Amino acid sequence: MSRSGKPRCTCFLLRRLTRKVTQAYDQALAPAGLTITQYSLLAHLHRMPGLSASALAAHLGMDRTTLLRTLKPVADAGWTRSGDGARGRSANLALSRSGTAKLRQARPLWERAQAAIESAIGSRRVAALQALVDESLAALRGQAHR
Amino acid sequence: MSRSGKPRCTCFLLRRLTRKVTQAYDQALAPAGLTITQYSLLAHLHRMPGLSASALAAHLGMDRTTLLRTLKPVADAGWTRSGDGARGRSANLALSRSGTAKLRQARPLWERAQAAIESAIGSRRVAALQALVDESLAALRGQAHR
DNA sequence: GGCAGGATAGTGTATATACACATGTGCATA
DNA sequence: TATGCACATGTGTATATACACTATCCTGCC
Repeated sequence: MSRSGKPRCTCFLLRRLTRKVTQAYDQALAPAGLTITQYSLLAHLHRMPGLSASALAAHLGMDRTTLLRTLKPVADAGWTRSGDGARGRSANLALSRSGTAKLRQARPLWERAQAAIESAIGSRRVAALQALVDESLAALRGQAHR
Repeated sequence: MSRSGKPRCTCFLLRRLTRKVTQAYDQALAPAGLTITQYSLLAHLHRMPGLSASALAAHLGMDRTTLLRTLKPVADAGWTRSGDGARGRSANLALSRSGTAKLRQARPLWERAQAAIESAIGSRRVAALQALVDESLAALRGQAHR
């Protein structure tokens, strides 16, 4: 509506909210020495071990090289096991023993962050937001892959 | 399925979508040599000139120091005029002549990106998404400012 | 066996993001 | 005047993000 109302930048709005939400999660996870990106990485490695870097990146909707850089501090901390891998070729990524422990340690913190967001924004709205975000991503993925 | 269906991480979902959307805008703006962050900066400086760095950062929902770093390439390109400023004190930020020109040059590219997103996701959903994102941010801001 | 081509993996560089820390500046009050 | 607090500004460091480019490796074909 308000055809004069100057359309607003969807990207800017999304980025602004994402910044705030990321800060909340990062602060909640700080006691475990993790960021939400790293926590997500550990959680995905736990749920689907054995993927190659490329496959995992695709799943996370992340550039492959971004995943590599993001993985670095996690691997440096010893939380991953670089499968055997066919030498250089697609090393099957998985959690190490200490990675699993770290994930278990951090999970309550993550749950607290989730709860805090739900409480602040409202469960209904969070659910609606998640659904819309899902649909939007699916639409973008269906679109040209240029 | 799965009785508790494992709640999904709102932060991860948001970040994943934001990455994709940002890529789309950045690619659209590339011919002008701008990122969407820089374009947003120029647009806000155009619409509300004279703010201090802190005030602008608050408005953008961005950490003050992040704004400083983000501003650097924009200022280096000569697109800003650092007001007179009371010496060190809150320099009033504004667009330079070439900054205004750059913004005018980039605007059609931004409009194309907006249109592409609307077309891919659907106008209705984009509107709903913007509304939810707005409400969520307002809720988070109303919340504790710790 | 050797080579061409496609897929996979890694690096260089630049921006985006924020926390911790340091610096500076001006006013109010003792 | 001194001084100390409130607020504004700048830097160091670390992660997050992606594009362009490079390197490596496997496989199919000759």
